[in-house]
Amino acid sequence: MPELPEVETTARSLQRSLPGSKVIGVRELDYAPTVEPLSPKDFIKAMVGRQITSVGRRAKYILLPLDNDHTLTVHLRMSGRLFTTPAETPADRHTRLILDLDNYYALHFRDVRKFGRMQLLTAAEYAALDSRLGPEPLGTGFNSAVLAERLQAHPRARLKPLLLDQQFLAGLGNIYADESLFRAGLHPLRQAGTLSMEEIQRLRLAICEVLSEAIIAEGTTLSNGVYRFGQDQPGRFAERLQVYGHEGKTCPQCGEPLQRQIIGGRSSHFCPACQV
DNA sequence: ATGCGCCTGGGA
DNA sequence: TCCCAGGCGCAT
Repeated sequence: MPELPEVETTARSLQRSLPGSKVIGVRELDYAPTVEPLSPKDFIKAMVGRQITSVGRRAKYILLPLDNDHTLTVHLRMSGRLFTTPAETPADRHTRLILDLDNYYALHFRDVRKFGRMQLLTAAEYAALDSRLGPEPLGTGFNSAVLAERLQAHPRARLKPLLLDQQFLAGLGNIYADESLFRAGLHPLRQAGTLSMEEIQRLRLAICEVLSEAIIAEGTTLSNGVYRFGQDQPGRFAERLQVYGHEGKTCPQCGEPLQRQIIGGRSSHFCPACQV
């Protein structure tokens, strides 16, 4: 599913065709919740004629700043895809929205499960969103002191749900949270307040390394094939996963069978021997 | 802290 | 046919 590396890869794939383009039309907007709280009509009225000035990412949001100080934010949720095509490429049954551009490209938002959202935010609304999100794990401000401070703020919380909390840290989802905890040798049920400084440093490093490697591999495309970027390309990180989806297989570290357990309502994959 | 709803396709 | 996948907001 799209987590930070997949969203980053998707944003990068738009870098060539989007900046500087002007929206000349909106099509295929037949599922109104996609652009809530605006109505499709108001969304179209607000978008047509606007120029997309750049492409960015914050947490799991793709950011498309416009020339009027508004920002179009795109959240792919579970099954969304965002890509540009030559202007005449037809929609399919899962296309939720097409922005026609003045450079003979079109921006397609395709989303099988309809959870994804495109929101047009004022500068103040975007600032409010930004302030609700935790630090960027690959940003310069994220170091072990910051992580330690944030862990101390929730001493009784279990690590796994904490890593999934976007207010705690931005961008991790189920796959990379499990992989980070495995690399750090930390059990998903460990309470945040019990970590030593050395363990905190290990966790920070594990998170940064997993995310960086996954970005280089252009994300994780599982066998269900949901996530793809650009012109339908899969990411290559699935083969590098060490625990996610590997229940019952042997731990790559110690050979013990890997376990799966529901924690905080989500399946968690870990090695009961290596992760303490 | 936990559970549900939002959705759909794919697998058991 | 049922159930599961899970990001996120919301209710309990």
